Amino acid sequence: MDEMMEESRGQTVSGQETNPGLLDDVVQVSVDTDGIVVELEDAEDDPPPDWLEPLEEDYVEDGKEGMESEKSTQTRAKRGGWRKGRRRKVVLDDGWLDCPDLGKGWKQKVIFLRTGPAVGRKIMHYMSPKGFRVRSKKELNRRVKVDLTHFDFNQGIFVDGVITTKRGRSTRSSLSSSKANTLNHNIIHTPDKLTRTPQKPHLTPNTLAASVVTPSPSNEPYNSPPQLTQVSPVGPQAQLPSLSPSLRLGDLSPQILSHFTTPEKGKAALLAHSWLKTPLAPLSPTETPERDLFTHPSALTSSPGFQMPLDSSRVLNGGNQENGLSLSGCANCGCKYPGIGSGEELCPKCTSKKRQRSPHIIFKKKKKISPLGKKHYASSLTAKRLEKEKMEEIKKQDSEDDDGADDDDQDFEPKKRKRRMCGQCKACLRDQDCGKCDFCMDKPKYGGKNKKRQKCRYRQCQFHSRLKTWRIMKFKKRFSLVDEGEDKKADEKADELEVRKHGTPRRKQKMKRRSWDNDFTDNEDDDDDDDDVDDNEDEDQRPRRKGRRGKGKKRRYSLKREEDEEGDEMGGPEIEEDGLDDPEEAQFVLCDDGNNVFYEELYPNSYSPSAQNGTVDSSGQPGMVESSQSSQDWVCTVAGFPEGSQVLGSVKLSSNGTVQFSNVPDKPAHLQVSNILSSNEQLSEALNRSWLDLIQVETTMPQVIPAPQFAPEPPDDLPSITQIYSLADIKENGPTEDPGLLELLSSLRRTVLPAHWVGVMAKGPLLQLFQCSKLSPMADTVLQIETDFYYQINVQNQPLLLTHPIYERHPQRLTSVSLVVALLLDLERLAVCQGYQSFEAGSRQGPLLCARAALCQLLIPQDDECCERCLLPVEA
DNA sequence: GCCAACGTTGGC
DNA sequence: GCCAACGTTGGC
Repeated sequence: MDEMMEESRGQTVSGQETNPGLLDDVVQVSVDTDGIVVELEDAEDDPPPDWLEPLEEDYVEDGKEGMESEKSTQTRAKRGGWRKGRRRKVVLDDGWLDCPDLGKGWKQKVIFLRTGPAVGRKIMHYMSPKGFRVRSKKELNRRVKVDLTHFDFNQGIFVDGVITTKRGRSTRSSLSSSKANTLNHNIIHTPDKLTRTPQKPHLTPNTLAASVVTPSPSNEPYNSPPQLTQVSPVGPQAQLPSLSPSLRLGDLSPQILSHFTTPEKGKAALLAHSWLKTPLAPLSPTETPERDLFTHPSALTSSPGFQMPLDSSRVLNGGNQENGLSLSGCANCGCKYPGIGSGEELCPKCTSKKRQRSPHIIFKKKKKISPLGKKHYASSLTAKRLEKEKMEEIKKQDSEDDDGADDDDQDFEPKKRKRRMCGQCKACLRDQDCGKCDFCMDKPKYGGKNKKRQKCRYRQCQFHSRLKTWRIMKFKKRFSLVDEGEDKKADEKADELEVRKHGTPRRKQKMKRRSWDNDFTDNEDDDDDDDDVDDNEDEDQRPRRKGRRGKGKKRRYSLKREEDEEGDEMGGPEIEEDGLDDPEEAQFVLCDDGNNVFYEELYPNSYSPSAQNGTVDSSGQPGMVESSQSSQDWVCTVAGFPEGSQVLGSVKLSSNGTVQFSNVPDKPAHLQVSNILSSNEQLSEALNRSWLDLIQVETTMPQVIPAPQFAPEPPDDLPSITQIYSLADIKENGPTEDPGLLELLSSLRRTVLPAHWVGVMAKGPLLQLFQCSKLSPMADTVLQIETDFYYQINVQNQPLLLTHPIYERHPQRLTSVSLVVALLLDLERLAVCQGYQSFEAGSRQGPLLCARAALCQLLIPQDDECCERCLLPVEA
């Protein structure tokens, strides 16, 4: 990354080396020279200047650099000024030590990561004689004339043998912290830098001796500037620990402890305990490195790069024991703790605290999201039981953490980074970056600064990004928000319930849920809800919102379910296998574009039967309610089929793991259900991976109206936020596309439409909304909205005559979501005329076909079977 | 709670 | 080692 950032900077900054004394302008290290010290010392009130002091002056002083940073500066200004703490700048003259190995004038500086999972991890920065900061070996190679083959960049020394590579690291939850803590040990006595200094003339580079002794951090305190020594934990009684038996070795020389302990445990806290608990005192400038080097063995052993001679090491360790130095006491709080000496530097309480500082580990790796995004359980009961067990485990763990009764470090398991890819959606199948979205523009290969480091918008998995859409829609259902005027509000509200778009799953589940509760309830004792799996009991006690059924608590839990789903774990009794609230209960449509089979998630347009019957709640909005029907009855509608795709059918992911596959009318025979698995290995594999079976059901899916094909140019007004969402199914504006219709479509897609209605763009341009449920009386009805918002209704490919009364009940132009919805609601009150039946000659056993009168009204009151005009032929 | 920033992982 | 991008942090 360093190299990458260097390259990136190199592209945008020129002439930097011609400005001696200036720092690299875009050096934004999230570290500080004595970072861990500061953190542990709670020195926020008086932080070292190198990581609190912005380099704005650099921008001012150097025009080019200022230009380069103009955008970021503006961004900062827009967000309210410079951030404190995280993007700290480093001033030039702070903590830099000579590094003559690289040449005259070169300086080096050890930086410890102050935050993040790798807190305490050491990185080395170099400063060229001209003041150019170098943070990668690659860059260093370009700038020095010395052969760096045997130069250990991180240690800042020349070494013999192989230099450790990054491959050796392990996961962040275990080894990373281990490394960090190992470094923490070191910086107890080397708070600032590892360096070869002129004070040690006997050391020579490129030798083993040099590698062993030269960078010894035991020297560093003495070479450190005074401000660095101020944070030394070493009190007056022991600047650097002597071998005085009155001193507890555990307090003063964690390095020694490191000989007895595993590197994984308690390292950072080990550092903390001595430095935090000891009064600050300037390190005596009179102490010589040599003296301490030989009086404090831990200084030797702690030296990065220092390899203790075998016999010396033995002597040192043995010496500790012989001197009877106590190792007891928690490394952090100092309490007596019997585990010390056997690898337990921290008492359980401190261990728990430490663990709380590195969240999102527990239970992290368990869950797997199937390719189709379905979490499967043998049954919902099983799921509930499992989730309840999880929650109990969590509670138990919390309890243990609170009383510090147990050290359960073994619960930490390496968290496997997962792919945010379903592997099947259009976005996942796209192999080319658009090169124009904000994420692409951030990439170094497109000239970006590599700050966002995210995948191209058009390659963001649609399934994952649609989780948010699902949330918004659910929220709108709850609040009966239909009109686009409410969209933003709903989005904002839904965002509050949103899963983390990326990154950490929210951990404040109780808080979130409580907040949610407060939104809906008045005097609810929500603290007692945690264990309440069955919410039916108190459901009736909850205030119910108008226009929806009393399922508030279930929804709440479902929200948490999604949160947990996204976060991979931490289920609990709140989780319910409610297909409607579970994004992974969504229907999907398997599509085949000729090359790939992929799925498109279906947007569920939940609409209550009461609403379908025209009921409107007191707010004036249609009564959007959550369907209480089983998933078998839950029909979703289709949105945004890609150009050229062929809908193979809809896939319903029900709790029993089966799939409903509904044929598309007129689908080729070889794609019928009975043959589809054998004819499409990809589909078969996808279903197998998802533990799904293919079942034919009697459902009609609409023919896909191909969306207009446009060049994959991203919209100009791409958001600048890092929020992860997919643009893969967003059709960019084309020359023949109407912005107004697109906007209306966009609003419609953010709105919960009456059930089974879906809007798509078609050539014309034409915005089409069709009813895709055979169960609906409006089956095969299409509402077409043209460029100027004039509309036409087609029923079974026949235009509804303009003399139809429905046209009189609605304005000529559908210019808003509310107007569209009103029309759809009106349509839902009607039914399609069944026409009259024609029978085979001589037999009335089986109707051969249905026919309509020439002037069939097409849409009729639901109580009628056919229109008056179709009635006539039958009678005739 | 959002999200810019970036440390870090894991594939290659 | 490079690089894509996942996952985390902390200021706002």
